[in-house]
Amino acid sequence: MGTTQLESVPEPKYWHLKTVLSEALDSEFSVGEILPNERDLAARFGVARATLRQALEQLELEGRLQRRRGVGTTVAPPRVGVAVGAEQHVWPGAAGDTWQPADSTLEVPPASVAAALETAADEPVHLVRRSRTTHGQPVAAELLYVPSSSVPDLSAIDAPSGTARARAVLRELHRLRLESQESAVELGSARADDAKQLDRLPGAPVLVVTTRFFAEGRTAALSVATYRADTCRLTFGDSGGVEIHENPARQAS
Amino acid sequence: MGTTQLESVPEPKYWHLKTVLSEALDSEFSVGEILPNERDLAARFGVARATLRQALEQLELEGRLQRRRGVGTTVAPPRVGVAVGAEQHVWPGAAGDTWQPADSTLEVPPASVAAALETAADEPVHLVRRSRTTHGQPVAAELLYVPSSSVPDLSAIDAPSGTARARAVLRELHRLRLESQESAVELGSARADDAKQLDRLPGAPVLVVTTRFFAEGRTAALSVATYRADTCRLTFGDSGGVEIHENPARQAS
DNA sequence: GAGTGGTCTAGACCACCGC
DNA sequence: CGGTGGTCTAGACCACTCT
Repeated sequence: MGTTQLESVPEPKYWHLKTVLSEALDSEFSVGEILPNERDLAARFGVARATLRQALEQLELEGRLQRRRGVGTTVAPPRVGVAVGAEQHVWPGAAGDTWQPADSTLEVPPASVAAALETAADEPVHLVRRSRTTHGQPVAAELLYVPSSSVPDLSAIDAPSGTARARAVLRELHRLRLESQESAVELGSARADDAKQLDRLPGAPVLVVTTRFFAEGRTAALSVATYRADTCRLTFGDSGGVEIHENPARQAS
Repeated sequence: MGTTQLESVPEPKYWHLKTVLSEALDSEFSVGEILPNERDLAARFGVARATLRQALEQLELEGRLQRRRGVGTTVAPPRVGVAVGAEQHVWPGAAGDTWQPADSTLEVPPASVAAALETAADEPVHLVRRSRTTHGQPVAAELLYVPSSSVPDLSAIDAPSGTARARAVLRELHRLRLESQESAVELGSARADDAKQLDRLPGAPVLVVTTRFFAEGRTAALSVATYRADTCRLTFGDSGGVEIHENPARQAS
């Protein structure tokens, strides 16, 4: 009689909890609604708070929940689609793009960036900082590295930093003919400064989009953009506008 | 003398730990090397094991470490770049793609998929399962949904499932002229079945790539591909081959 | 069986927000 | 100030892999 049930895999509590909560979110809560606090929820499900938190963390990772210290846990709206790799290649800052230039300075880039730009490891390059917002919420922070060789006539601007300088660098960059671009997406965790810009805690999961811009047969600029992974769905291709409303990461098992 | 140090932000222990470990990985360890076990490491740094694990989790999320139950923690190789949105649009399964068809059945898709395909909610569609490997490691699992209307002449195949059926569906699909495609990338967590295919635990972070294939003025197929977020860097654009070797998510703050 | 990472507990204190 | 989520502890047991 020992063979009636194999039950080979006892599902972890937090996994089961996540499923239960997920279904409750679908049926009993609406977007923006606040959940009971963690201590109450843990008590209600008869688990330790740490276990409950493990389930909440997963749901937040999937974009179902939003948690804010001192405030509470709320039901998150569906992820917003942000166009990243438009079919038509365009320089950063060209008419119609959704980035806001913030600042620009001359910096010695990290070694990995210098390698991609094919500049010497200690050679300073222009660093343009930009941010991107959708529906009033910050969704991305970008570092755009532009070697001096890509903007040779920048000397007219002698401001060491500032928004005007950022615009000037972009304007000069546009004089080059953009031949192609290529992007890569990977998972990362927010650095302290990015986290502040994105209104998240350091270490929050982010999607890092690295884009190389090619002109005149070489890498003319390199962009490292950090998107909030919890709220964003990055769209590539012909049109970023068409939406698949339900979160595919939430499909039933 | 109280004002000498503001020290307004006491950095969390796990965050500091992560930084220390990260530097140690750069300077004192090489790829594939195994780290001391968690209990020893925790003792060495004078923290609880849970705190140490929080740091390790972040490093694993960033692709720096690989942990396997019963085995240990090893230094991960750099993320492998996998081409996802090639410039040239191609049907799934066309010559030269890197996917391995595994199976195909007729299934009623999730509501979100039915909506994207513009089929009735209860109408079964062809579901092709494929997997993708690089350097011998599984990196992605895909569900490809193909409505019957896209492959009207499939009746020659009457096998209810199997690899041969998967190939037949793809072959019929190729008779349509692919007009365009669009993709979206978002963060998700591995469902139980995907996790098994990807050799990870359920809930592991994954990059979900949803691609719509357009032909004859409508959505002719929908692909939902689940990539391991720890080991993959998804490349879009002209050439997936050019590499930026250092992980940009790891740049110093 | 020994050793690893994965799960779970029941507490404690801290940082932040809004009242 | 009270309430929230974020961090941290010191244990325990479980699931898995390797020998």
